[in-house]
Amino acid sequence: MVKIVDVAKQAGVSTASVSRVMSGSPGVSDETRERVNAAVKLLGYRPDLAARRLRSGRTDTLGLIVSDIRNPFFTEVSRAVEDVAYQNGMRVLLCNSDEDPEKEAFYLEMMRDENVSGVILSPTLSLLKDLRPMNYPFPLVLVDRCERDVDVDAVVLDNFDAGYRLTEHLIAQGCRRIVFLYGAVGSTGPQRHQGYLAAMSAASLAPEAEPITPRSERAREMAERLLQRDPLSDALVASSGLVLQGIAEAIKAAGVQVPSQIAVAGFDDLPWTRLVTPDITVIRQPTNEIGQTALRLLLERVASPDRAVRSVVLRGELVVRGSTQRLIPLR
Amino acid sequence: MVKIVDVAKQAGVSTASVSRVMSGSPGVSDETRERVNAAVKLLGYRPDLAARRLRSGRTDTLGLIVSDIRNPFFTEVSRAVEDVAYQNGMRVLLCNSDEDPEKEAFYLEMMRDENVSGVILSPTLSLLKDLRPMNYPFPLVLVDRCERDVDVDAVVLDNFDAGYRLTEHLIAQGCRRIVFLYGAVGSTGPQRHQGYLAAMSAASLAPEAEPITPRSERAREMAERLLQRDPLSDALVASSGLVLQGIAEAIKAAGVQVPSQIAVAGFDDLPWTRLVTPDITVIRQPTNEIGQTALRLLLERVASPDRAVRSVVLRGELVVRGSTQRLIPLR
DNA sequence: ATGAAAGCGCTAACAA
DNA sequence: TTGTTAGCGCTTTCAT
Repeated sequence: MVKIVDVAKQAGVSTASVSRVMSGSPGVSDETRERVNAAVKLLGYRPDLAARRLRSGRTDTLGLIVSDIRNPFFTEVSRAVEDVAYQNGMRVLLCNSDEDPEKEAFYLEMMRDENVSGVILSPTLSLLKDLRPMNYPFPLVLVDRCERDVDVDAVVLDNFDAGYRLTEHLIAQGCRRIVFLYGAVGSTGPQRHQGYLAAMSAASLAPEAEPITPRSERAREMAERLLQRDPLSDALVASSGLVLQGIAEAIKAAGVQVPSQIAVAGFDDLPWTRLVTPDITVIRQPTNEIGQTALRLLLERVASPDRAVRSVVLRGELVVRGSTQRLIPLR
Repeated sequence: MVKIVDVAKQAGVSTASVSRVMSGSPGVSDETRERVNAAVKLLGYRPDLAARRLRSGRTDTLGLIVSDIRNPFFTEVSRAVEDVAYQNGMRVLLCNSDEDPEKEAFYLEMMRDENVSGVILSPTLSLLKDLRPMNYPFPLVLVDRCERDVDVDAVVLDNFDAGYRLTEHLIAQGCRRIVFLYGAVGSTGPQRHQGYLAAMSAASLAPEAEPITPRSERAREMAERLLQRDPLSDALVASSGLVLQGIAEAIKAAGVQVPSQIAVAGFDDLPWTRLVTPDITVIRQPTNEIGQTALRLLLERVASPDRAVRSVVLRGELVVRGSTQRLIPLR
């Protein structure tokens, strides 16, 4: 293995100069730089990262902890994070907490051991409840989930607004009895629920919401029960892609017609929402922007640790499709 | 920061003993072990990974390079890999090559720099063509894509068999003019195509296959063209989930009835294949097993570098659904 | 602008 | 079984 002394010898300079060239530090003459670069190329030298990390205390590695990478929302976000990270010469350690506070704690501990430069985290509700950023030896950026009073960098969707506008749209389509199925674990479901409540209240309609464990199976069971009612509600609204999937399964199994018998809408513009018939109205989240912004916040925090806490709130996009087209609006 | 000498002092033993206890090495008396553990707990000692890695040459880190984590197949596989990896005290660096040989080369180089214990790789076809495992300073395990003559550990689907059985099923349903749309980039599409050809040949049917760039947009365009034919073919078969998605989009846009006017089948048991009407017949890949097996192969290779090369071939499962139910078989 | 040299915190070879 | 100690390869301070 070729090491820094070999390069120094070959170039006829000291190891210090080689180190300076390799890390792009200033204070090197052009001539020295060229000699070093030539030697590096000639010998095929690559710095030993472990040694560099031990000595410098920097790792250029960051952690990304999400509940489950199989959730399409997190798939997209993590892809965005990784792209930007590698472009900036950083590595990413990806972890799945499965909404389990113990796993989450384990991974956060691991991040400490790894001495990462920072962590992008989608916290469990349990952790979010009393998150103390100062308890961690690295900068933290929250994604997707955040409470107003937590003093930490974050990038989230305007969940209240999204829930409000989705509900408002259904009301404009003539729906009155709108049932909101929302994941009660996490902070996004309840926040979207609040938006729903506000929109219903603004239209003087009676809200009817069903909190569930945010898994498609539970959503399906709940939706099946709701679809047995007589008369049917006017609309079913899901607080997430997973819940929406459960609703879609139940509707297919029950053979209920959409939107003539019941309207359907939800969150997350997943490919399948365009493939089913009718296609489904959703709030699209700017997943790419969320991931990129989170990483940018983190890098900025690393650069200036004492900067004011910043939280970025992004707006969802209402994508109107067939599942909410009521041709004859009720009154 | 508390380090190993602090623990040694506190426990009244040498740093060597502490090191042995921390890494679970043998040759430590129970009493010493207990004293050390007590000191560790008391002081909250955590070994410095950078130092350990520099000194030991081990990183307990592995690389996972796939084309795109957003491809649901790779999402599942990588989740499986990560779970097993963390259970075994290893970290995972995930990279997306986007089927770009340059990116792939960049990440492989990065893996060398990171001194990873091994890499799980879904290679671009370009790399697969002349892959020399001995060119890499770490063990390599291929997933999803492999050619018979490459001398490297691998875990793949029996693609020929899967293509054969899917085609066979369609023939049994009375289909005669079966068009196979396959991704010509990579090795899986062509292998599945071979299975298709064999099944058609065995039934004395004329094959008709369309190689395309494996993106849903291209598949959609091709399918749209095929759906304008008069008379329509009997069936459209996709060589992957992405291609199948394009076909589904085209069919929806064209308003063609499935399966009465044309049958449809493909690969990858994605959630949406069950949500559309009719639900779609597919070959399900054992994604979990693929990921777990790949990691196991890698760990075994790390343990015994000179073991014989092993390639694990897993069988796909034919999941018959509505899109291939021809009630009145043709003759 | 350059070089000499002191470690970063740990592991493992060796000695006891 | 336990301890002593020499580095792993690099960065960075301090002199020059």
